[in-house]
Amino acid sequence: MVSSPSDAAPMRPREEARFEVFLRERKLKLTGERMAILAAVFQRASHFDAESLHAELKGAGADISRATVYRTLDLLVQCGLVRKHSLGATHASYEAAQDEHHDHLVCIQCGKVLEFFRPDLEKLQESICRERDFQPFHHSLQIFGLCSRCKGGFDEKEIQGRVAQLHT
Amino acid sequence: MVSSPSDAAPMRPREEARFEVFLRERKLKLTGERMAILAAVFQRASHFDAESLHAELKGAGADISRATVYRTLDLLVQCGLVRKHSLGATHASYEAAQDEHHDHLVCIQCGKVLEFFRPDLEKLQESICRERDFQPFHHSLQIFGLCSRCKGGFDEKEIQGRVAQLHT
DNA sequence: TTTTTTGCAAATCGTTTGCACGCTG
DNA sequence: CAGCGTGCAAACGATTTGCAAAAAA
Repeated sequence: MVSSPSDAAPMRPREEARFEVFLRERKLKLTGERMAILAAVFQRASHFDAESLHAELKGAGADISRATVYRTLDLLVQCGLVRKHSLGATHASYEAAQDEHHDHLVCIQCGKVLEFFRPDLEKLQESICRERDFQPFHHSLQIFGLCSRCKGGFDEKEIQGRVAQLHT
Repeated sequence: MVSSPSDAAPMRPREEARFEVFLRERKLKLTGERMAILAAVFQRASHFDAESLHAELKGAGADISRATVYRTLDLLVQCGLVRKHSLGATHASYEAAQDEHHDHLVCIQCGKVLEFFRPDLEKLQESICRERDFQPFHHSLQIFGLCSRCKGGFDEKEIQGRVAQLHT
C-alpha cells in the first residue's frame, strides 16, 4: 500500500465518503492505492489520461502500477465520481465529475477542450428518444474544429484529412 | 490485383467516378483492389467494421489483405464516400455515405443502430459554436440506451456498469 | 483467516508499418 | 520504367489479464 488510509487528512471528504459507500456495498476493499488515486483525480484541473495520472502518482512518490490505475479509474467511473470520454483520441480521457454533465468542443489544432451545457439541446435529445421509443442512458456529443485562437490559415483539404483520422 | 478494372460493369458509376477523380487529383493509382473495396462497401446495408468487410471480400474470392482494406477505407473516408464512427465500441464502424449526415441511437443490448437527423439540433450546435467563436468541421453524437425491443427488465446498476465500459 | 487487491509481465486486439515484389500510368 | 500499391509479418499502443505475493476485513 501507499500510506495508511487514516494518516492523511481527507482532501475531499464528500467524494471519499461516496467512494467508501460504493466499495462497501459491493464488498470491495478500501485500500491506500484507491484513495490515493481518488485524491489525485480530484486535484487535477480537467481532462487527463490514465498514463499521465500514473506518471503523476509515480512522481509524487506513490508507487502504484498502471494496472491499478486503470482498475481504479474503472471503479470510479462506475461509482459516478469520474467520467470517461474519447474526445477523438486513441486513448480515453477522464475527468472528475465535479460539476454536472456537459458536452465538448475539441480543437483539433491545439487540443483545447471547451465544455458546454445547453438544456435545450438535452431536451431535444430526449424528444428524439421518445419519438423512437428509445430509452437513453448516456450520450456523447463532441464537436471537432478550431478554437478562436487556432482558426484561420488552414487548408480545407488538410483539415478533412485530419478529421478523417479522428476516433469518432 | 483482383480483376481488371475494366472487365466488370460499374455498379456505382457515380461513386466510382468520384473516387477516380479523387485518386487522380493526388496522383494515386486506380487499382482492382481499390475498386473491389468500393463496390463491396456500397453493397453493404449499413454499419460494418473492417474485419467483416475483409471477411466478405475473402468469401467473394477477392484475395485482398487486411492492410489494403484499412488503407483503402481510409482513402474513402478522406474522399468523403465513407464515414467512420466509433459507436461506443473498441473498433471503428464504417458506413457508405449514401444519404446525408445523421447521428445515431445505439442499443447497448442488441447493438442495433438507429439513425436520425434533426435540423434543429444541427442549428443549435452551430449556434453554440458561434457563441464560443469555434469553427466546427465535424461532430459526433451518439445516444446509448435500449431500443424498444430491448427495454424493460434491466437493473439500473447493471446498465451503469455497461455504460461505463463504452468507448465514448 | 478468508477474501480481495496488487504488481508484474505477458497477452490482447484493432490497427499501422517496413519491406521486397508486383502493377499502373 | 518510374512510381505507387500490395501482401506479409512484425510492430504498435492502449488496455486487460493470469498469477503469486501482500493487504484488508
